[in-house]
Amino acid sequence: MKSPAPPRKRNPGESRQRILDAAARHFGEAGFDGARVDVIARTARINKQLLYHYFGNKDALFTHVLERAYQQLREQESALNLDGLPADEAILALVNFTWKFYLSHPDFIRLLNSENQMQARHLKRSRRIAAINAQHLKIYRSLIARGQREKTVRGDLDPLQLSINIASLGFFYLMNRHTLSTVFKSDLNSERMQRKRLEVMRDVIGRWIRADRK
Amino acid sequence: MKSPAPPRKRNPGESRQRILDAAARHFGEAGFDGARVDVIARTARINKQLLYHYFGNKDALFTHVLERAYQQLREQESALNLDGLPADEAILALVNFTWKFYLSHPDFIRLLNSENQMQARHLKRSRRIAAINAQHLKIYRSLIARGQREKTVRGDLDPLQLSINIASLGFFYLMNRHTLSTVFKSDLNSERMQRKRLEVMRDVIGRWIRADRK
DNA sequence: GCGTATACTAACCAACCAGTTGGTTATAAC
DNA sequence: GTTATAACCAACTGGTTGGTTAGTATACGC
Repeated sequence: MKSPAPPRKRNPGESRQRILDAAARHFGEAGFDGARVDVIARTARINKQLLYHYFGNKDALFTHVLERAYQQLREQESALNLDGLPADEAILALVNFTWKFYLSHPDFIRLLNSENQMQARHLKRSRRIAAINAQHLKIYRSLIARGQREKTVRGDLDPLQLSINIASLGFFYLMNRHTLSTVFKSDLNSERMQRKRLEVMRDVIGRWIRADRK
Repeated sequence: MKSPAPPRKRNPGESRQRILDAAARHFGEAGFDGARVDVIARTARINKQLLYHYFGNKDALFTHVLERAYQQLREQESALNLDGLPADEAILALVNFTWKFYLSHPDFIRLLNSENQMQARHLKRSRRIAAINAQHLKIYRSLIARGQREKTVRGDLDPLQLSINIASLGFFYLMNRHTLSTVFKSDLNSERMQRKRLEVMRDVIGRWIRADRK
């Protein structure tokens, strides 16, 4: 005979946090449509209704998870101190940072992937997402400008395209490593291949941004 | 009062084809988990059981759709006649081809995306997928070798990394255009931005593969 | 013109799943 | 202590969904 669960100590902050953590993991693993609200509630060790109490519905929960993931990325990016580096090296440091962030937050790329499959229908309704990402392009823009003053970065770089290039070279590799490894019969996930990938990315970006020699 | 549907003329080839077409569209739109077998059957204007008759289950149908999509890509790629071009230009022609293929087959990238969210569980069981992709790296490898003989391509290029770079710069941009457009408040889908993206990709790859001047 | 493989269909089913109902109990403010 | 608020829960619901059952119709070989 199972005795009823003892009444739990109340801790609203922690319960909310546990729901968001469990949701990030499960949404990341299964995608929005594949994820089950019951699984999230069970993993978070709270009742399903508490989840609905805090977040309203599955879509709103997903939106929260996405916003929090972006926030973590942009906060860490903004905390980088790149002022001590020459601008061209600082841009390569952003390549490293982006790669490391993807590697250490596997849910992030999977969450974004699911959101894009749904044509960003959650982000489009988010009122916080613009503010969260406000600093990102400014960082890139000012590094490009400084690099031009320092004569190490070419004059016609578009910060948006630079940001997309850096993101895409790492994001695609990690997100698609399962199909790529299968199709080309090589384990892209190995330590060795991951190190090699970072070198290739630095090389590609480095050659692209460098000022042409006279 | 609805009269019963008149018995349909038999046409096994066409029915199969209609199921695959409808499945490619719907799986592409909704992803594997978001897609509904009933919707595919209705769109293909056949009975659901006919779909099960031909393909067994939802997973097997998805596998067929994926294999067919890869096959289309690789067949068109192999049909490209690049022998008339200098090797460095031929590689840039592959950049153009890949981009154009993604643009004209929007389901392809979405299908692959869904498959990667599921960690390639369908492709991993496919017995046809290796054969379908067999020529791809050979094309890249031989172009690199020829470029080295022609002294226009650097000596240390890895065909796998080159292929991944070309794929990622276009794939990521198109697959993530919804979140990117939202986050950075600019319409990446516009004709102008698409043209610009292709130019950037050609520039990035071009500078990366070029032999260093003495 | 008969037998059989296969193209094709309608109706059904059990499991699943997002969200709800209808509460109880801890906490804090007064 | 009384009361308001919010944390927390078990059990339920109704629509959905992948897959099945039990068959009829057609084409084709012989």
